[in-house]
Amino acid sequence: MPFERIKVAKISDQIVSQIEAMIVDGRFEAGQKLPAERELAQQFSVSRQSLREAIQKLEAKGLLERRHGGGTFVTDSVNESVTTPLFELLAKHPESQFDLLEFRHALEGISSFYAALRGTKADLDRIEFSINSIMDSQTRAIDEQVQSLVNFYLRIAEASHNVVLLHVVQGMRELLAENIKQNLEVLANNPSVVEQLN
Amino acid sequence: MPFERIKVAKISDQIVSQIEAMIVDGRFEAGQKLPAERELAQQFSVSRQSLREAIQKLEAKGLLERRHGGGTFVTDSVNESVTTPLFELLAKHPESQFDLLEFRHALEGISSFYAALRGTKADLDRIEFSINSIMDSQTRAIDEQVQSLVNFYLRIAEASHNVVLLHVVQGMRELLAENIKQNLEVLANNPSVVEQLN
DNA sequence: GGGCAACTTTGGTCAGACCAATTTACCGAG
DNA sequence: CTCGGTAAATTGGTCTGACCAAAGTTGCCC
Repeated sequence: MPFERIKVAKISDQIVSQIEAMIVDGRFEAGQKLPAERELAQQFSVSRQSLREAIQKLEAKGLLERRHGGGTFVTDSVNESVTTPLFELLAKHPESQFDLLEFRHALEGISSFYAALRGTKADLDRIEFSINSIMDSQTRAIDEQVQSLVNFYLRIAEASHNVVLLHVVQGMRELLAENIKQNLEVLANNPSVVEQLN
Repeated sequence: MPFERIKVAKISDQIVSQIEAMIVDGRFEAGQKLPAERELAQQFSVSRQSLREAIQKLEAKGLLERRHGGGTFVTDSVNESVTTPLFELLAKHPESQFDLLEFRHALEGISSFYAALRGTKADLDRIEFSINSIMDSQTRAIDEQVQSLVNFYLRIAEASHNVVLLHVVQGMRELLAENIKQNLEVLANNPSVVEQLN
């Protein structure tokens, strides 16, 4: 039974969260220069070293850039970050959920197209089964509905017989689930959801 | 014209490289405990602070784990996280390159659609610029051509003003570059490539 | 042998100093 | 006045040394 090791909250981690929030809600804009380390450290009432550690973590995440003698800046296009911090930000900040919804529909379109093109009988059976699951789950807890819908997505992606597509969908699974859940909560039991998905 | 800012090699970065190498070539095995910070710092002839900064970067990368009072350890599942699962898959099964190509075209379609829908003048200017880059690069080395094409993809994704879409494209950047390169090598200087991309 | 307490090890934080790259201010030459 | 360079201020990078806190180790006592 793998118990989760309890993690002691390091000072730098708390600072990281705060600065992250500041960037997200606009108190620090993209490209903007942050106060000097010494000053920031004083504002947060921590040592400069801890503050530096926090900045370094944010740099590792691709949110900040440091220039020796120049200063510390919010990365110009946070979008260009190579790693996955954006994914985290998306999960945390609902305003971009709409983009995700849009992307979801686009992915769904591609998947459906190729599924129709190459899907086997077995594929279609599985898809039909998952549709039934969706129907059944409509009277149940919302989490089950979400699960059914996510499965439906995966089935279609599988049926497309495109491994890249499948992996992308799988990789976004968590994100999808969260997004679907939110939308479901809004739309409640509106049957048009199902139709739209079909 | 965006010149690449020269980056000064920080001490911690050099340490990071060395420790990384040690992990890769087996001098530090997975799960193994590293020497104490004070000792390691002495071995590398740097201050403990710089050594700590290096360790922290490696921790951010997921290669090391620190436990207050316990020690520093090489992450158990290093081997799993070294490569993206998708990357591994493609490396093992070259036949799926075709899937990637297909997915590429699909993504491109979505991006173009939203770019046309929401792209600003500035976006279009950037896209045009990158198209010119592609033209220019056709007489140059294949790597430059690839770079131009990848940039073109990114520009379009940016113009779509959908952060999710952009991030997915970003995340697949390496993959795209490799795939494009292979296709270019096959198609050589065939002008139809450009047309197809347009 | 089991349990508790002290002692040691080891990562976490703080403080202050100095170095090095960058930016800014300023001043003289043309 | 503009251009060029130098001096000064700013700001990130590194070092030293100290102390705190968590985890591991030892060893005594029952």
